[in-house]
Amino acid sequence: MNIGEVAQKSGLPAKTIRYYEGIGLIRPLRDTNGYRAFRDRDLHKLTFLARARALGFSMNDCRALLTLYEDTGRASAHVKEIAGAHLHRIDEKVAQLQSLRATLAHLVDACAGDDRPDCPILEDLGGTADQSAG
Amino acid sequence: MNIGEVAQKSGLPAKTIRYYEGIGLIRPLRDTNGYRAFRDRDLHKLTFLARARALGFSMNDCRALLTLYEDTGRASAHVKEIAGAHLHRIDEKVAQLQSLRATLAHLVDACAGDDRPDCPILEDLGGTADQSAG
DNA sequence: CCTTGACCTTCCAGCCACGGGAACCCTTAT
DNA sequence: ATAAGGGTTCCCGTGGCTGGAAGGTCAAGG
Repeated sequence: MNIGEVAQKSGLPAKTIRYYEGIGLIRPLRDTNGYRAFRDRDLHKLTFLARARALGFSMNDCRALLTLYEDTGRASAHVKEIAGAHLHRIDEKVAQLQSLRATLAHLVDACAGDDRPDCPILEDLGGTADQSAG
Repeated sequence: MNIGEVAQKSGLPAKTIRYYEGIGLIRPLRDTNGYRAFRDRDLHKLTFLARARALGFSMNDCRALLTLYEDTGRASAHVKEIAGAHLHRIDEKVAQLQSLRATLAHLVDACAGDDRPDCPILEDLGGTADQSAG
């Protein structure tokens, strides 16, 4: 398989596949003409990576997961630890975003949104209502 | 005021303040010795930027908001539009993260997390249970 | 044989919003 | 004179790609 076919099947752009080879995640063979020659195994790994990335795992996590994926003697605890840590980070991110959202929603709600200059949003960002820029 | 004092008062690292000057968000004066000389106005703008960034606004949004902040003849509708769009993006991001979270939580929950190799997480990422790498 | 066009190759630059660190200058205190 | 603690510019690195230039390869058509 050439890179185009693998790109289509894995859903990853060819550029990304080359990048993944560059950072050592896959090692496709080479044809005599210099073209990359992907085996099924490479395609599986790329598909794996595409899904892991879609779940938001970092490249570091992906690398670790891929190693575990290929190690049939792995302990599932190791996998679960990585995924659990990622889950935790997602929870933190969601909490942070929701906190932001609450503040922002409050401000947006308080803003008239008309042609007058008075704006609680800018007042809040500026610190106090008095120092309205200079 | 020198950059250190402004950094402390605004809560922004000196590096970030120099960067903001570099991209044209502030224009501090210069002392004869080459040091940046910040006025109150600069400090207000930096504080404004720090809060806007803390609310997750992009630098583009910050630039626009800062312009509005300094334009005493602005229409609050313009501010509200920017903030509303940002709120919308946050909502989208939260929804996406929660969707990810649900998938991931399901997988983590299904994984025994012991010393055996069987792992629903890897099986899901790999596509099917049969092609357990090669 | 030549061309066209789609495919492939490598390499370099850029993205965002900074952070680290080098190499150097200015000020103040001793 | 020196040391500490400011400040300055400049360049590189981050993550995870993406775009583009410049060129090699292959299959089809005239």
